[in-house]
Amino acid sequence: MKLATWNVNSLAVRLPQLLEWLNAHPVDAIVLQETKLTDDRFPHAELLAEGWQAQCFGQKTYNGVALLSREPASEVVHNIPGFGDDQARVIAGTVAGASGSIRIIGAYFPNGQAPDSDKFVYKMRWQDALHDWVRTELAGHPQLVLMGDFNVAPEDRDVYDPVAWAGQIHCTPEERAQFQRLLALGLVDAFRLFEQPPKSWSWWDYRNLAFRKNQGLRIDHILVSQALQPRVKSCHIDKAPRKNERPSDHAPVVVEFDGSGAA
DNA sequence: ATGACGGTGTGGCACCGA
Repeated sequence: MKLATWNVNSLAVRLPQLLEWLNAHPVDAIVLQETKLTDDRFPHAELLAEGWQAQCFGQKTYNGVALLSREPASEVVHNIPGFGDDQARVIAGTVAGASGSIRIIGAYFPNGQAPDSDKFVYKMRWQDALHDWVRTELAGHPQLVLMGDFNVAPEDRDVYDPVAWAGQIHCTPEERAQFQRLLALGLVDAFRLFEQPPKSWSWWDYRNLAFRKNQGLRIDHILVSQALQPRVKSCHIDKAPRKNERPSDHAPVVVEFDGSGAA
């Protein structure tokens, strides 16, 4: 079983690249962020033609998330229950796998803009609500994956210039503490279960030739529950799509589970 | 370096992302 997450920065623009990538990298499900599409404009037909069931939760211009899967998802949830939010940032669903079903939560965490901004306050409130909801989800779904664009670089080794970024958005102690609180629920950062190339990033600024200079951040993550951890076989960032013409500024992250375990 | 690039909406640009 393979899962992936990708901030596509406009699905309308990136649909051909997404389909191309999915063709070359067969996954069982993928969560998308920043689709920037209202649900009436979501490309269900194009995806279905390639065999993808899609659950979408979008809005105009900003945000928007989706869950694509080979098998239809069940128990679909939009945003964090009980947390009033006019921004479309979360989609969850249960997808059947070879070793039992997996609860998938796809999330587009708020950017936060700057540590002294109202948007940062919202980011903290949003993460508080996510934390509490994920705890209840874990209770009902021990096999759970929380993945998406977290907009947090958890450690200095996830930042190309930790000195310049110290205390800046994505690197504040508050955001990193929130990330640790999620791990404390019994989740593990799948990427760090394995030896990885140094300077592994999932996002590079469009400006400044950042990709060419490999100046980036690792802010897209896949967290897996304790019940799934023994079955994690690999996790990697595929930076190849960042080399495309007109790429997303984010690269997909992929996790593979050992599917040969007891069903 | 109040910069840069790219997407959106709808506009002659502003706003947002990270």
